[in-house]
Amino acid sequence: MSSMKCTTTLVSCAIFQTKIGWCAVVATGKAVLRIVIGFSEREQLLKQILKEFGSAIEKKPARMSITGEMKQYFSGKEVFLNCAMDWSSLSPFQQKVYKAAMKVPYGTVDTYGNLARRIGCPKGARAVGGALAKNPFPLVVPCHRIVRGDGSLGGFSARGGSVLKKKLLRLERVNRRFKG
DNA sequence: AACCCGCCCAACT
DNA sequence: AGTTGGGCGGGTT
Repeated sequence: MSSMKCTTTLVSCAIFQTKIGWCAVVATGKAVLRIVIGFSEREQLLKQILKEFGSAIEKKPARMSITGEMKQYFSGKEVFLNCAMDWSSLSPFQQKVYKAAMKVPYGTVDTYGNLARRIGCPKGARAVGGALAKNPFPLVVPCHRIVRGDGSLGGFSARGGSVLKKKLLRLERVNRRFKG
């Protein structure tokens, strides 16, 4: 259990509905702590956030530019999603993986194995998958663009699973069809 | 240190 | 399409 940032820093939360379900951005004044996507029920999303951040959550929603960019993204526009993120609790390996994943362009896919090779860990495909499974910043760190080397889709740990992964790739007009 | 697990992969059957 | 053993990072005893 990693120690969470439960100091007196106020943590705000924006919740909004999209075509792929209820989403949320949790942030301090300085950086985004967590992005949550794909909940069909607002109530469940709230529950999840409360579980992760407890009562540190500020009730009133903050306006954050990333939420606007996400809405653009869901409308089908090709946007490069980026924001200030708090990576302080991430392992060096996770940071390397996420940095590499962010270089995979909109509308394209790459494989876990390639990503592993790119960060100098040629046999670490599975470890890369493990790191992406813990991705606190879905969409901004586009782990949905990473698929398996055998031509199948691969997993997706966010709410909605691989069904959502496929939806996101279709939204980005990735035309490839996946085995499975 | 040892043990498990996972968004994997290549090489099989 | 399904199985197997290897490989790697991380978390848990």
